[in-house]
Amino acid sequence: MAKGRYHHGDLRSALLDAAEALVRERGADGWSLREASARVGVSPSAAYHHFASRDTLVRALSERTLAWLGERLREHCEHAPGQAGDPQLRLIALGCGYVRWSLDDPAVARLVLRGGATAPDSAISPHPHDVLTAELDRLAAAGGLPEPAREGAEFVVWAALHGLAVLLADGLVHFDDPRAVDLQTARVVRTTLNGLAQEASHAAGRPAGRSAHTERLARRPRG
Amino acid sequence: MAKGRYHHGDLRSALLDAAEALVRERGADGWSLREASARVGVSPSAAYHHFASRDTLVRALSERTLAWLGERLREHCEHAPGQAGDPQLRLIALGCGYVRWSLDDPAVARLVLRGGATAPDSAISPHPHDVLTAELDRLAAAGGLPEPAREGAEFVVWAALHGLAVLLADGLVHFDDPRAVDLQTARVVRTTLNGLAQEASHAAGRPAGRSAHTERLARRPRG
DNA sequence: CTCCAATCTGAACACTGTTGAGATGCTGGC
DNA sequence: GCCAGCATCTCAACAGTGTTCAGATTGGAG
Repeated sequence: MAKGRYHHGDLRSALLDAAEALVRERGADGWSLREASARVGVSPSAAYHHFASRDTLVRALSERTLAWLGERLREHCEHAPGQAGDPQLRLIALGCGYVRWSLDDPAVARLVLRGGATAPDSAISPHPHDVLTAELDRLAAAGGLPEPAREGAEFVVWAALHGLAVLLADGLVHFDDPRAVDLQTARVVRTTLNGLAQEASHAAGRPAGRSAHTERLARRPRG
Repeated sequence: MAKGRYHHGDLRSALLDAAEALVRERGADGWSLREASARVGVSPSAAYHHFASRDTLVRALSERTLAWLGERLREHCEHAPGQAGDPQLRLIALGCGYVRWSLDDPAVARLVLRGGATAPDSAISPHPHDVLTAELDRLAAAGGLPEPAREGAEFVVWAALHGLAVLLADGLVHFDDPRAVDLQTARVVRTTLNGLAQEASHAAGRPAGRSAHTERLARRPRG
């Protein structure tokens, strides 16, 4: 449809779609701007009226994907099992959503996760990181995470989850049974949360490293 | 030196050195095979007598770097503070070494860490992952990690550490004070180990997800 | 000294991201 | 209806890329 039209209509998102498909077919790096343009039926230079460079295209795709993922993770939390939204189960659901995504769509996940700093001014909403922060707040409010352990906790949990997702997307780790992924993810989340809680109870007796020193989360300067 | 010689001597490692330098100067992707060849003073096609493709060069550099890192991490463990080699302090030292490296040499770290599966037949020795495994064994032997939690524990710790390193190398997270990095790393390691230990004590009462389900670590098929 | 295998060169191929000058077609004012 | 203006797209070109291959150059074994 819209064949032969000189003006495409919505070339910008058509290019994003084509790039996304190409990433899935040929891997995060196995495609070119020219190819995406050709697939949409447009000359290579047309793309430059919508993206300053190939890299800009990639970043735009990353941001679109991250926003979509954030939305989905939020839903995952809502539909978590357990009675009356147990905060820990919600967090496990979040973790499983994140890790599952990196496994179900590994090529796109690689592109997005490596992506280096997403443009600092980008307003990804809701950013997956924000969803995590909100869930940790909920857990803390429910008494599941002692106050002294709350500060910087998102950093610890995020690192563990991110590490898991990256290892899986990069194929450095592999599970034969897909259900094992959920179990392992749940284990990582539970372990991390338990560790954070226990750390707090030991805090008084420990001389150093008692509180978080996260100074700036570059991705979320406004947070 | 060795100017004008038709035969270079050790072109292979000279190319690796040039590539490493270029990665540091221009980022993980901001260089070309041709550039590396030119810097060594050799025609582009000469490189193809030592590496099947540019990608092979990159992988070789990754492997060389990983082996170097493994060695260094091992030393880090040996020189850990604390009396008589406290296993937990050794693990913290390992973690700090890993994370510190990704921060001190971020461009190379990005190249290596993203790297996708390193060639399955590659004999990186000692692989950082093996060093971690050995340290966890030592901790378990010293009674610092209950038996039921030992299985698959390297996977949990590795994910957390890897996540931390990746976040820092990618610049998604930033610390103004370099000493804060060590504190955060120590916190992540301690949290993870504590969580693993506690998980074991709860294990009897929990219905599911009691034991690890790591089925295959793709990187270390022999492990 | 001679020959061989390893090593490197030179020129070419198809392809890439990117640019700038010009063609095309939609849109709003007359 | 028509025409100007403008965003959008095309065409042709540039420099640079990874990669290949026939042939030149060499150090070392016989």
